[in-house]
Amino acid sequence: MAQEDIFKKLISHSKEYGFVFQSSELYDGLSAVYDYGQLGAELKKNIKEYWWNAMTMLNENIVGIDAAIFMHPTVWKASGHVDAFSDPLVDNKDSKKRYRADILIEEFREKLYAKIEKEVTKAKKRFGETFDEAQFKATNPRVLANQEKIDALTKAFQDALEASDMVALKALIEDNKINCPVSGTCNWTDVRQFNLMFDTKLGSVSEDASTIYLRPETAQGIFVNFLNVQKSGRMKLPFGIAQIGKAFRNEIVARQFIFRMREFEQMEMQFFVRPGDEMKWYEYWKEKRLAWHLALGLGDDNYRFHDHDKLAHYANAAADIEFKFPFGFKELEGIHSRTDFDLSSHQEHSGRKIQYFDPELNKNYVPYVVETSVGLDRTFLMILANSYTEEKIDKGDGKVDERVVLKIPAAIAPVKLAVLPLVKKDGLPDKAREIINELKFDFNCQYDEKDSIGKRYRRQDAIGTPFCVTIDHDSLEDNMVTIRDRDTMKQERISVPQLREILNEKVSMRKLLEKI
RNA sequence: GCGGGAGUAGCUCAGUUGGUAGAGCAUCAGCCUUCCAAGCUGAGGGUCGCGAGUCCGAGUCUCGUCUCCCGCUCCA
Repeated sequence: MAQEDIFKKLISHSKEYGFVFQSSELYDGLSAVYDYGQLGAELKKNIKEYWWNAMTMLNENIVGIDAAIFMHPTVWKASGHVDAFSDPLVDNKDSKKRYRADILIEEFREKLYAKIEKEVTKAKKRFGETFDEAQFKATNPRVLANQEKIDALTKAFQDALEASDMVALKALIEDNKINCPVSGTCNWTDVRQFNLMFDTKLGSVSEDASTIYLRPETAQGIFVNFLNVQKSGRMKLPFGIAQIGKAFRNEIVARQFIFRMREFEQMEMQFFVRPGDEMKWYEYWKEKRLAWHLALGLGDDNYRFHDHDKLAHYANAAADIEFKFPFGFKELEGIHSRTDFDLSSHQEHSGRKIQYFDPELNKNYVPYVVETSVGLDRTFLMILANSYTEEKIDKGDGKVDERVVLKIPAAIAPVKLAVLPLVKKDGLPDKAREIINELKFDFNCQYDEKDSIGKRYRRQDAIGTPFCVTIDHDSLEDNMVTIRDRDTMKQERISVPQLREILNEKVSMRKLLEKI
């Protein structure tokens, strides 16, 4: 079956069984916003726990925080988001292509420069040795005309950008007859400002209210708390600060189910190191993070690294861990060497010293940072997409049956155990309840007595419950139950005390953590 | 924002030349008691996305509008 079909089925399966719902579906939904349902919330919680424990419990030099979504507006100036996260966009009405207005103008300016260079090259050829480039540029009428054009354009361009004057930007495009590379026409829509950050007002009285942003990434909450954590926790380099939290981006296009949402959750760790050591730690965390993913057992071939050639303004090395989603290999996690960009920038903007005294080197410096940042929702989608399986079962009498199973790694499955009385009388339900009451403190259990046993197995398969136990009449006598494995469908007769041992063994998160 | 597709029960869909909504599955109750779904009986559930228009009469025709999905532009 085509991957796209699987993806569609996965989406409706998620809805049907209560993993993911469209936000505000009652009101026709809200684009690129989703809610997690009763099982989705459990799965998500388990993923978070796996990550959080892998970071904070397994590493004594990593601690976790939970910073607020609202932050001081200057944080986003310091981080570069105010400048870099807002784009003026314009559409060509003929080709239907969309462009960044500022880039169109930049490219046009490059062309003007190229014209000047062409004149210079031509002149060089003509005059040979005696050519004086500066003299030529200062006197040649064609060069001067172009230079004048460039100067005027540059000034108008800068003014327009500073004032966020979209009308002026459009005028620049039209006045200079900048054409669409595809259609070749100058038939443009108005230039509109797209800011990737959501803003809101802090303070209820409008005159006193100031504009603040919903954080577009969680990292800054860690950076601004660097000194707090380092000092109060007596942390010594190298050490890390981990955080799980929501971030918000007003994406122009946000699609592919929960892969790209406007409101999403990140699991992020910033690791602070001595300058010069960053590449060592960058490599270390690349491997560690991959190991975390591989431990889930979703197939080693489904992962790959993608090293960035073009680096963001803050980074000196960056790689993605990509996963083979139903729509292709896509970014799941980023590992970035962020240098001292963020801490230095906050130092500048706040006017406070953000440094670490290194007793070994006997000096103060701004630490370098290696970041690991994984999308929680993407991890969720990865697990769901990888778990979704349609199986054919040979019933023996020539008939073929089909079942849909979510082969979610047992340790993070939303429901760990279903307890099913074979019939709903003769005291079997009571026995089932008794078992649940004993196990429910440690495991998420579900009780079901409706319909035939086979149907109940299928329902548990569909939500990824790793184990079912069935209570029959003998169970009342010998305290034995039948345990059934989700993946193999094999059944085994065990005693109730054994049940707890098996669950402890098979469903424990420790199994995963030990592999990292 | 542009282009294309779609919107009828929880889900999948049917609905004739316009005559006030149906099926299967699911849900619930009861019966049956069965170790890998689809036994029997009954019940609940829909302003046909929303709003106008044409018509005696609109799920169906016309217009508008909203939302979702796909493609394009963007992506730290």
